[in-house]
Amino acid sequence: MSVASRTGLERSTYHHGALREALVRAGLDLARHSGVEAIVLREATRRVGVSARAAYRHFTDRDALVHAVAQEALAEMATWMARSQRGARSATDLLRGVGEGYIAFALDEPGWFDVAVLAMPDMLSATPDVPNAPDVPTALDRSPCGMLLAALAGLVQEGALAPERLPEAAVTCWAGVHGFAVLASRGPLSGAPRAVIDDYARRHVRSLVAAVISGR
Amino acid sequence: MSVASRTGLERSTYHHGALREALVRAGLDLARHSGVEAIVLREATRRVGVSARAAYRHFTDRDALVHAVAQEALAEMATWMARSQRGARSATDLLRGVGEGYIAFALDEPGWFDVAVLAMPDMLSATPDVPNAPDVPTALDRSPCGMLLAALAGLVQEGALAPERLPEAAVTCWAGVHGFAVLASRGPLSGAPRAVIDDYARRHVRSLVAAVISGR
DNA sequence: TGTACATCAGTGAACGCGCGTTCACTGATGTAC
DNA sequence: TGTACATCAGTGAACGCGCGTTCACTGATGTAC
Repeated sequence: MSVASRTGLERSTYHHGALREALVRAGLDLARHSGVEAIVLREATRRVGVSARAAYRHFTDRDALVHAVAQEALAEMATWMARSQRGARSATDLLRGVGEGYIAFALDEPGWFDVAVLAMPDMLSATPDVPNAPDVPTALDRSPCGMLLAALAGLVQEGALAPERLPEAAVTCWAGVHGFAVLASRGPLSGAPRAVIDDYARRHVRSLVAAVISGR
Repeated sequence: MSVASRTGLERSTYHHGALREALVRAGLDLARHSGVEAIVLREATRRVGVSARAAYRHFTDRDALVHAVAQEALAEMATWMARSQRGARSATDLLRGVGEGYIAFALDEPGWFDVAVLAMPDMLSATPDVPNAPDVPTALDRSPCGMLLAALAGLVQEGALAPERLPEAAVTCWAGVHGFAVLASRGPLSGAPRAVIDDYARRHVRSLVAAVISGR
């Protein structure tokens, strides 16, 4: 009885064909419930129905697998955020969507959130010091950081935010939203009923948006 | 040759006398550089010069040791925050001290910060829904959460904050400061030079305090 | 169209590691009489 | 003041576990001629 049939994952060919992708998907499944720690290389290969050694054909070590999973989790997060931006009619709406999507993802997928943080790019290098000609928000950068910067750039275009305040506004928003997400999904707020948390989240995001717009 | 002498930690008596405290201290040393993961029960006993089994005389399992270490880290954090409040002349100053101390601790002692988070109390149960008679800030509760609430209660007394806004203000402050601390000590801001981070931190805390006072 | 052969993607058994935890035990301490 | 004995705080060897990683290997694939 082969490993594949023991695990219920039949594989007709000796060559898997898309082992790398399959391992990343297995890693996502593992991470989903308990975060980074749960990404266990051997278990991922087991689930795919392949020997442990096979993983090393596609990843130099466990860390490489973890990082590939993190990239995928980050993309999933961006998808959530885009969804919560739907119907937005202004840069303000877009910014609110960014914040609410970020928090919703952390609450509904805490394991993936845990992993996604690993793949978040260095922020200050992504933030132009003085964005002279901010682009129209596009789907170009579908990462949480890119979406935040795009929404803020939209505010600049609308004249609601002074260009030189953009970096500081980015830090304010990201910190405020990330802190809430962490406290509510794994920290000292996580004991509260979900409805209460959602209520706080909504108000928290609104006050962040207001703070950015008023140029505080 | 005894375990104690092999490790260079001489112990004159068979009975240690204060093994529990010694293990917690060893746990703090371990956590300091790499956070919770680094708290390894066996290594703690090795450092104290005692058999691994001896730890179970004082802790039911590793988790109990970790939690004891977390309590200690939290107390250390409160000490830092109190230090950064020194010379405060108003509730506003106290609040600023809370935020700056919180962030400074996370930046200078990231390992301890990582652990301290585990011991942070449930926030909403600590926040009175409507603080009818806010106490004068005392040294009674020397935990980060208690110090934040005390500073906010001071603002209420000064008339700078409506009592019914206190819970929301607490969430705003904690989330804003915690998020910055995480992003700057382990996250996407951690690549920036320390001077830049400090500058952002100062401005970030100021804008949080201003947002709370203006009742946004 | 068929065959030789390099290349690639897997196998499966084994390794060492260090952990948390448990075993039956022994040395030190303090209290009753 | 001395002795018996319960109690407490340690010992040290061992266990099983599952991990990441490496070994020498074999089965499948595709390309040159």
